[in-house]
Amino acid sequence: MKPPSIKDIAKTLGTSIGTIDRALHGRSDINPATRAKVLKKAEEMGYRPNIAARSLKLNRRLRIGVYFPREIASFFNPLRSGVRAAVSAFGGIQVELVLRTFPRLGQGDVELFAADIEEKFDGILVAPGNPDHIGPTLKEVSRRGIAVVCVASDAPHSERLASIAVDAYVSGAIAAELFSRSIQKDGRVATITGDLTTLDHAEKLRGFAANLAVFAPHLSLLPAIESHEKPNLAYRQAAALLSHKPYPLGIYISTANSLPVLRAVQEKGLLGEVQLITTDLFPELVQFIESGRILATLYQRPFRQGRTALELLLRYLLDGVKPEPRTRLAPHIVLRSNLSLFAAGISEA
Amino acid sequence: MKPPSIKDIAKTLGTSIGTIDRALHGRSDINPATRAKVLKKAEEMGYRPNIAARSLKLNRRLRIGVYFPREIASFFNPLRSGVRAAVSAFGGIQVELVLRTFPRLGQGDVELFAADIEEKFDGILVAPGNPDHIGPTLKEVSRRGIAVVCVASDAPHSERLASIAVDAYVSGAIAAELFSRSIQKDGRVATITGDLTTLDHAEKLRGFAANLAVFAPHLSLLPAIESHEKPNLAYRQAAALLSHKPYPLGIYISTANSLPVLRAVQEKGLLGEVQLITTDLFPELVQFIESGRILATLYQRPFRQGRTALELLLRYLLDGVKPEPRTRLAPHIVLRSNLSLFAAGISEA
DNA sequence: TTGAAAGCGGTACCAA
DNA sequence: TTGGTACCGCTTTCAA
Repeated sequence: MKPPSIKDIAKTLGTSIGTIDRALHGRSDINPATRAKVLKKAEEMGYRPNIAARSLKLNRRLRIGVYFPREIASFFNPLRSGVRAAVSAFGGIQVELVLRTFPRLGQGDVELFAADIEEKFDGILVAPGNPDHIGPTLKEVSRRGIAVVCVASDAPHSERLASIAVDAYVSGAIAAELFSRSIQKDGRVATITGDLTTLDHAEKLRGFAANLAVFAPHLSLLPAIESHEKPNLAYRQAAALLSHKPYPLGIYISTANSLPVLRAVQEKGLLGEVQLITTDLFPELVQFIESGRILATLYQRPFRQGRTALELLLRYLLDGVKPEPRTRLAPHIVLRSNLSLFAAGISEA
Repeated sequence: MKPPSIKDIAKTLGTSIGTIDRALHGRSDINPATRAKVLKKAEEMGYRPNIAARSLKLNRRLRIGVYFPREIASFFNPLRSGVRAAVSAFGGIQVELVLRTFPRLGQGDVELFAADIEEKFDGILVAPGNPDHIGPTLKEVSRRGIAVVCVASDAPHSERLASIAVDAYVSGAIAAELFSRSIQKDGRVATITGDLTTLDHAEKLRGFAANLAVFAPHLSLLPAIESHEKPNLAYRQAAALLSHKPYPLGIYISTANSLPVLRAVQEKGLLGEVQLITTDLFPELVQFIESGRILATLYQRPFRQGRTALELLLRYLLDGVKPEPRTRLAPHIVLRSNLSLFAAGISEA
């Protein structure tokens, strides 16, 4: 059976489709009695609007600005792929993505927004670094009526519509719980992060520290090391950390920028000695996990983050559905035993 | 700028839209020269077909049969929710879901298909039990031209279009790796499953056994126990398992039907003594994980399984995109530290 | 307050 | 082999 259209309702009521439309959309200039009658009949006939017809008629198109850093590519490239995937899965509407790239998280982002001040976007996705720096800009953008969605980290108090990220606090907590199970000896553990002004990084540290105290009272925590996402700096800091005994028993690297640290550990001959938990997944990491020299990596699912972020944004722009202010994804805990399920997907990114 | 339509192409070429349509779709009755000219111009103008217009005109509707068991409800209800979510996210097309329910996995399914033999479905989703029993039926359905997608388990050699499930082998492997980290003493571990004729259950056991041998040579594996998804049977078997020493040091429960086993462990006063790894997540399990009496649960993400399965099926039916024959999702490893991210979602199911 | 009709961008059919 | 046109269901405008 064919589902009923407004025409069918109009016919059975002996009225015109214009009236049906006015009733269904609560427009003005309609007799309340007619309105009620129409609504009742529509309900009765089980009327569902035809989305295809509506979007054909309205024929809206959306311009979305996407502001992500270039580095770290193994994370932000699949994030972009996820955004594109969401666009093509979204049938019926014309979405124009305008991709903007700045050097690294929290660096050059404000300037890029300043240059784009005249752009007429319907919404933007942004990976925010230091909320204190980019917050005012995002607030300004929001005030212009552009919907802002934060991805990968958050900028609260910036009037952004929503934020999508892995739950950073829980990520840190997982690292602590895994260490508590895998390190039996008393000793110290270290953490290397990107930048503590980035909310995501600060939260990971908070979760790690708090849960280490609970789950592993035998482990004490060294002061956090900030690599500022610079490979050379990360390498030197890690080398310094490992240059005098007692070595830390474990290192939690809470940014995807882990290779320089791994190199330092390797050069000191401590692979397998020091328990390592890393963040995210990229081809170079695979062999370390396969061979058991990395205990686990916390995969932040960049593809899904991008996809979810754009889905929320589009649903808001098209249907007016307000998203949850904070969507917190669960990181995947990637071990040796389940690595194969993730390793296949990461090259496509 | 407005994206070009076939009308625009027709205008610039001084031809009619009928010709454009013939060229773009490689239909017969068109001069190859005209065809080439049109394709070139379309490419040049950056033509993209308007999905909304197409689906309005074609106005197809699809009937999808959904064959899932009633038990275990904590798994199959969210699976159904995921299917429904995929339908409503799919704009533009009328999808009619016909939900069919049989008592439990592998029980009453064949009969239900037999009763529905005259149904005109475009595609079906099915949770297959024993492939030997349901396989021929699915083959018959496929031969009738109905696209069959298996969910939660698989029925190979049944000519089904695709299957979506958690990677069962890897699930077992994860359980083995977690035991290898958490059980230091030498001893025996047990596994309780549903039904080894169900491929998913057999694969979990295979992954568990194979990886236990590799990761934890100090642990030997007791013969697998099949509960056939019957709570009372599961309880009695678990009680018997725990009634004489030495107790197993760990039990891997590879079906969602874990509560009877937990009750048996509790009554023997062995909670906290015996390491437990369960499958899936439901409200009653939360307190056990929170308190550390369950080491981990392997969450099979039923909602996403349902959603993904229907998405693949619709994309095939509408756009002819052949899905991967096997989609293997990664189970989420739910520990105490990340439980909060999952516990929130499971009541909605 | 209501009715009538145009038109969004395709597809499909009939006529030329 | 090509052109012309009706129509899918909805929104919107203009007329009554």
